[in-house]
Amino acid sequence: MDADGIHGQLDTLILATLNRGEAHGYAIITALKELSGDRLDLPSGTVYPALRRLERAGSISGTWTEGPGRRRRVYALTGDGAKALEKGLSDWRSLREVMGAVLEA
Amino acid sequence: MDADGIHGQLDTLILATLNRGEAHGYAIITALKELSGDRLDLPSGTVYPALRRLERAGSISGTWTEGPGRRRRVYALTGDGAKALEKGLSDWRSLREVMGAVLEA
DNA sequence: GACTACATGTAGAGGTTCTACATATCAAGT
DNA sequence: ACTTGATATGTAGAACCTCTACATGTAGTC
Repeated sequence: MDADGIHGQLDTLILATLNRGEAHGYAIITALKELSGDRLDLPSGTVYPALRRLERAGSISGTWTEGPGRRRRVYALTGDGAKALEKGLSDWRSLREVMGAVLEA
Repeated sequence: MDADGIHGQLDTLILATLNRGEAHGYAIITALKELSGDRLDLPSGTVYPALRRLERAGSISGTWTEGPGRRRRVYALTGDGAKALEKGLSDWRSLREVMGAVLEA
């Protein structure tokens, strides 16, 4: 599946990934790729702006790594982010139910 | 669920509704509302532009009713529309699989 | 006569995701 | 030393979807 099939579920996917532990952007991209069995390959131009948006919204908090090595911005789920994840999961379940009801009617 | 949870599935929902038989815009809105058990209540400002878009794309064909009574534009699924519906269903299944894989990992 | 349901539509705003580009570090091979 | 590929982050501009709010008019009912 190319990236343009996630339609509004990107935030939930990112929050769910961070719920398993903090991670930096590139790691989130590779994690989603692996977790999805190579079906999700999100472009950086999609993920990085989403991370900034989620941070601005208070759902995740980012910190730059210190010391040598590649600079990374590591993100962690906040309390508000956990709530946002719950809402995202709930919305996803609703969508699944509605789609099921209409498609299998 | 309010309308802003359908995220890119609107076309598939409309095409699936028309796959059960031709219908005009307002009827599609009420059909989706009933089929979903009142969970979907799409605003006209969302559905009518979507119908025009789908017609422009060749997925559905519309004709104005003749004679007295309220003017209605009745839409029917085209051959291309049936293909588009197939693709929409396939995309939806992919999304469900990817979401399942990531969320239940 | 007023109100509700039916019926279609436009305008403008807001948001998400895309493609393409830009930059830089590190490891491995040659 | 040089090149290549993987790692890592980010911006710019375009395209697209859905929303809210508004606008218009018909048909039926009380």
